[in-house]
Amino acid sequence: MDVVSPELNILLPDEIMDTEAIVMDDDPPAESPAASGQSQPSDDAPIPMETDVLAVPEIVTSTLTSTTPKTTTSLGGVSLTSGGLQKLSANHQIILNKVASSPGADTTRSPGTTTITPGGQKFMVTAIGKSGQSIVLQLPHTGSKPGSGQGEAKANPQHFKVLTIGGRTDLKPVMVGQAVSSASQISTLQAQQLKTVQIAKKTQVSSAGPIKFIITKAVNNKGLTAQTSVSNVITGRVLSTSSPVTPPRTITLSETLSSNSKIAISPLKSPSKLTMVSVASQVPNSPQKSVSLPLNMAHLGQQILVQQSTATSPAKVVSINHQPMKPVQTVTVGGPQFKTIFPLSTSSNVQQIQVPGSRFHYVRLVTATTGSSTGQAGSHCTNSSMTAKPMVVNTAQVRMSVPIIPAQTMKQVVPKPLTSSGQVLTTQTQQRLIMPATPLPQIQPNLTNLPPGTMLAPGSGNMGYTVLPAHYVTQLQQSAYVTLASSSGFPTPTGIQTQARLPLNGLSTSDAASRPRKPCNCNKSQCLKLYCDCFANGEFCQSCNCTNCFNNLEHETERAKAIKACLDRNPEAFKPKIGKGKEGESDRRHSKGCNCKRSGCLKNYCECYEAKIMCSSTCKCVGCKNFEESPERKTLMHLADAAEVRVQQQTAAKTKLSSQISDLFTRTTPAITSGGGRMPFTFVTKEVAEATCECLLEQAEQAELIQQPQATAERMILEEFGRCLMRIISSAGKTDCPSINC
DNA sequence: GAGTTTGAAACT
DNA sequence: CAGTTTCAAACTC
Repeated sequence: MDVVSPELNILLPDEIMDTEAIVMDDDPPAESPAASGQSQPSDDAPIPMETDVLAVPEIVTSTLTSTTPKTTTSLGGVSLTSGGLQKLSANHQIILNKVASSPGADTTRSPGTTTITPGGQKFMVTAIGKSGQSIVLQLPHTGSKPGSGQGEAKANPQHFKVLTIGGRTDLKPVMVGQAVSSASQISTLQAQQLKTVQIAKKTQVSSAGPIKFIITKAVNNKGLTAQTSVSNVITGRVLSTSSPVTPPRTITLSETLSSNSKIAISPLKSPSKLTMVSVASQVPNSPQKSVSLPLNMAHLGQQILVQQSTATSPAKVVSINHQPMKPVQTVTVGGPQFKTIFPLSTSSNVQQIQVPGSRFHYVRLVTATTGSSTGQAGSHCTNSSMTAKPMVVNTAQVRMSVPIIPAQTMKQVVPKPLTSSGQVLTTQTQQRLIMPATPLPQIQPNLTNLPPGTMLAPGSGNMGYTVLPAHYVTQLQQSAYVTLASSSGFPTPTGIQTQARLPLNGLSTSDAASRPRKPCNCNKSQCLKLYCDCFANGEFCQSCNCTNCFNNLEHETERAKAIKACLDRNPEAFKPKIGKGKEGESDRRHSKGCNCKRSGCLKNYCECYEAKIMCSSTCKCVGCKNFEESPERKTLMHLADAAEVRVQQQTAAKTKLSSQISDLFTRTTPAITSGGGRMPFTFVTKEVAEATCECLLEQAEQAELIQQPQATAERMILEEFGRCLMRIISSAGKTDCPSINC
């Protein structure tokens, strides 16, 4: 089973990739108690997760044992017991059930079974859960890669998927090699690739507190190397290639304790890389509830795709055991085999999680209701294609963190405290479509008021999915923000802000958040065509000048259809056109290349030039001048540089002038108030001017009386004026109302 | 601000 | 796949 695409896992942030508590089991057959028993060197695995701090993280291996399925960990004075790992070889399920499972737990499954997929894939599941909690990893047979049969599992290099579920309270950088090393102690295979899927449940002092599940690593059942994985990540395509005979893979995480749970799921990219996450929160002593989420999160372009579970293309299902199981409507996006969905529970919130240094945006789906809604599965829409795949959305509080876009230009936002009960605009449990995200999501102020769960706004019609631009998630995040490093439960505002204000990708929160996005001016496309930059970037139109805009939540259905149409035409329509190579590097090129004819590729008409990259061999441009040695390009660049320098100089000059003016006022203000050295307008009052004029007229009259020549008279007047000025100046600093006496 | 140019997207 | 049309951004005046 591929929980997370290995390619993308490589790019996952260390915070997520970190797995201090990793259980490795080379090839523990489910039927081999001895092997499983060998693979549990430690029973307690307090997995440091996020903000919590654990002194000594330990590896929990008891989940792989069939004889002693119980795993107990103590964190913060809270003892957690993880159930045994159960395997359903028929459908390749891995079930982690606590010994003290809840009454609703599946008792038909023998605890303590390890998990090995037929394709040789393994799930390393560490569980530090609460009593009664069950975790089910259900793996499809898609792994049925050639030569990946179960019988060959030991002979071939295998990919391990380590799923850690525990009370890790702090995410510390842990090298994968460490995990491998730890695994080697209990593993007989040394050449296995290790990918970790971490579901870290955060222990809480209070049993009702939130629990976080983070799945960070997935195993590549193709045995892809890290290098190949990276390349696939760049391609950004996620294709689900589940064979018709491949049974669905499901991961079911059941939490007996009602609490917040979040899951960080790295996107999937490669075919047959499927992400299924099921998280169910359950109230103690309540019937076990589960949520089955056919969640195939793929990184398609900038999308999260969920493969539809059909007879011909088995879906990889994130299922949370729920009673009763109900089918869930899905929406096919990007081809018949793909479903772009984002299943949400009845009352869910979407929160964007930003991890410093991460190239991904993480979206956390959070049920709005903190309390457990026992037996409340919400409404479920039935899709003919999904009838065979029952899906029950947990109404309990569940959090899922899903990286949805590459954070090439990751934006940070200042989060706001998450309310414990987010506003939910929809009352139906519907799968939602996470739509193409934008490389640079913008915060749209007019949506910042949307409370948590707004992404579930009505208007989806019969479509069970919400098209959710990443920027919109960001917007939601402003209202409801949960950080990966947040402590258990809803994070406190202080903690949130501290987390959010961390510089990210060189962008401060304010910088990234304040960056305006150019509004579109679409008129005829309804902003539902790729003509519209907003739509093409996976953003809602906000503060645009468009007319008849359908690129908003109010037209969710139309928008979803438009997205589907675009993906039908071009599955990579929402994929970034510019490669992810670092700026200035040769690999940063236009994916399709331009087709310029007249602009010489030296105007913004050219997408290459607009992206500040040079045209490449993929371009079909005519008369291209946008190449390295192009004199025109160099000239243009020089002009641009010169212009930039000019602008900078002008800016500096303006700044300096403003500073000087400000300084002048600063220095003169005290004089004004004190009366000494006041500005002229403060003491050359009307009265003073009139007095001065009278003095001058008086002087003129005297000159006439003594019959002085005009020149002498003028001189006398000027001299008098000089005396007046001297008196004005001398009196300015003495009294508020200087007197002028001739 | 109106009109033109341009090239990507959409369409046939 | 190629040619044409549509569209909105870029550009010019």
